[in-house]
Amino acid sequence: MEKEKLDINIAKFQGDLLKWYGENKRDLPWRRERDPYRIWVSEIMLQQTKVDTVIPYFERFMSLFPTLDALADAEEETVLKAWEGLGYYSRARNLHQAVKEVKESYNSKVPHTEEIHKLKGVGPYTAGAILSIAYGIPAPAVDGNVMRVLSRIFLMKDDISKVSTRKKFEALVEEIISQEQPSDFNQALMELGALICTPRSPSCLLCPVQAHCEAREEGIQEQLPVKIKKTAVKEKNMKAVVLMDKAGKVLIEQRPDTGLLAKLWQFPNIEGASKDISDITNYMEAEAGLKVNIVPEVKQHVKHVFSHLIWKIDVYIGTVDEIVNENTLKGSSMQFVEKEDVDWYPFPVSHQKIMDGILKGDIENWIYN
DNA sequence: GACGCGTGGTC
DNA sequence: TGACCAAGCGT
Repeated sequence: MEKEKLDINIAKFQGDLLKWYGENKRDLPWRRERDPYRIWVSEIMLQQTKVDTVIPYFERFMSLFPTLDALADAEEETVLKAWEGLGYYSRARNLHQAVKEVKESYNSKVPHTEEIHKLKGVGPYTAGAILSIAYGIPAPAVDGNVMRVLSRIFLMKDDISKVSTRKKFEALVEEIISQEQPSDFNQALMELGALICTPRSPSCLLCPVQAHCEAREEGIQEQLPVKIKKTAVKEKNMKAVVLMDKAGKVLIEQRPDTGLLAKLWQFPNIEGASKDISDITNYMEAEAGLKVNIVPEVKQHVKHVFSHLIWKIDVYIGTVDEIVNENTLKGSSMQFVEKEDVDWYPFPVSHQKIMDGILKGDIENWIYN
């Protein structure tokens, strides 16, 4: 987009926006210093996640891993545990991998060149955010906020779920970004989107750049941005079982390395809707070499809604009566842990619900009476 | 380009 | 109360 075609006064727009930001920006933990590592962690956590949700996780994460080297040297399981409940767990695994890469290949200094794009989990937005916020480089950082704000100001009606649209906005930001204060400019656009130019019922009367806004002029700000809605989510019926051996240990299972909730832990479970539990019994013997006795009664029903999927889990309890095949158990992803130690493993929220419902109840009594 | 990938808050 | 949304990225 050519500067001459822009219908706004760039200098005035920048000035109005930056003045408002200077007076209204929130005091956030990652805004208190310029450590690129801290900026990086905050940006990963903030992906698709609200500020209020991130703050406690960020504080805890920084006390656990205060420096890039500290995170690089940590065990992946520890990192996942610190991420527990935050969702999109590949963010944690990719961040950890990328931080190790920076320690090994970049002398523990977060790159401030094109190299930054090579880091796992650092896409176009995050790269631009780190470059501008941590290093003061005038790079665009186009997220959902920025697209919403700019689609309204410039009356841009392209579907923002398309990559091509994001690229148009990046080109636009290249034109209007403050060369002197790129960090504040990018953050100001996002802050405006979060506080004033909200998805629904934007506070246009309080907006510092309403005079520049074409959508406001036409009264269609609530119709923007244009975003194609996704298809309906699918439901999956699951059966999970909390199994205890004679010593009172609980059986838990680690999920595969890839895919949904990768590497997190859970109670053994299979897909299926029937109330007949023989399939779980058979599964436990085939998969883990265990002879189990399951109480044929649903002890808890858990419904968990993901962004793209719904789990409806019938939860059972039972005992492990015999280890039929020790090698099968060792070769499986399952293991027995002390009841009190289950908390040390990273669990998705869906199975935390099972923990709260079953494991912290009077499970021994339920099983043995 | 389309889809998989979490969770909690809002109206 | 269900649908929508949030500082996106990898495949």
